[in-house]
Amino acid sequence: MKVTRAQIVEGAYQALGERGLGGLSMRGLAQDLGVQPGALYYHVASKQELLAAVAARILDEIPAPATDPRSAADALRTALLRVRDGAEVVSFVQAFRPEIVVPAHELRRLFAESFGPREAEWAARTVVHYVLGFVAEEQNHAELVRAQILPEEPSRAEDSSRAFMFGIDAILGGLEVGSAR
Amino acid sequence: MKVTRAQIVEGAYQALGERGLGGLSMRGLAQDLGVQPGALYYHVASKQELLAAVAARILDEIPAPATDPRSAADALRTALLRVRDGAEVVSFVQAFRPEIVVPAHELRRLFAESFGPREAEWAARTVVHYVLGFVAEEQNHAELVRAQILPEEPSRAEDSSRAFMFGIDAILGGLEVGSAR
DNA sequence: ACCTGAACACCGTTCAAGT
DNA sequence: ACCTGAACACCGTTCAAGT
Repeated sequence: MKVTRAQIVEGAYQALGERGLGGLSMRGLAQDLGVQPGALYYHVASKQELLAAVAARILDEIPAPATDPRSAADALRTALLRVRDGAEVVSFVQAFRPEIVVPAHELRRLFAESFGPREAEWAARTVVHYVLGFVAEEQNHAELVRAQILPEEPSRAEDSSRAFMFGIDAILGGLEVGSAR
Repeated sequence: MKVTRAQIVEGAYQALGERGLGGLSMRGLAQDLGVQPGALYYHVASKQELLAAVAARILDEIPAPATDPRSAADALRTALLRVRDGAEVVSFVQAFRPEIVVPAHELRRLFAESFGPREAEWAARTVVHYVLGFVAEEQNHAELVRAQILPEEPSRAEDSSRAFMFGIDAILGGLEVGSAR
């Protein structure tokens, strides 16, 4: 059996959607691809490196470069929600490969219009931390519902979107005030 | 050899400080305590449950109930920074035992003075997400420096505090505007 | 160039049996 | 009541050897 790096990354992305981050193992992935575990290490340096590629794949779902911070935050949330544990994977990768989190650069660029470079960086990080934290909680809740540890709440999705927007508007409002000062 | 639940929790907290979350295993902890791994499971249901107790232990370092959101956020950050990977542990636990994250209740209580219950909850979550996300990044960076993957930057600590305050002030400023509306 | 087979050094958890 | 011994079902990673 032969595999390419692209197949491994795509397989990992699929497996993430089907089994979640806790169910994503190199051995399981090898079995999905009809190959021995060791074969993966010819194409990929480590599980960490593979997760970095999966994070890039998740963020690739964002359609176009954003024109304002509010829609950048919204597009990021949407991309993260497309795959199970998406926020956790991106958070993990952000720790050691921050350059992969492209929306952070875009936010910095957008904020550079009203801030100095230092403040633009801080503002972008504030927004990214909020979005990653918010969506991680959303998805962790979903995992617990799936595991039947928590009951399902039908109105949750709509509430979540309103709560998300409440926070984003507060943050962006506060940043605007700060930049005007 | 005999162990109590309190000793296990304290041992886990110590081990976290010394080896980080990645180095904290039930087997290693058992060895530290001079006991077989299975013995731990007489006192503790699972590693998850133990981590929940460790998270409570981390948050116990917060001295007194806060009087305003800004100092609540600051006290939370300080407690998280006291132990390696503190933010990651609390984030993890928040997912399945949110009631353990006491600062979140306090923030909700403080925001209830200017918001309805729904908005107070959202406001509290916004602040908690930001603090956890910010400190997690700080500590992950520290882990990478420790592993000599990233170089040490001497001015980092002071910069971090300023960046943290920049974000907190923006969020709280934005929330104030929202509540006045 | 790419993969297999097999091993190394780990995990969390369970549970009969011992004291 | 509390612990040991031993097992079960896993991990990520490495690497000689094969094709």
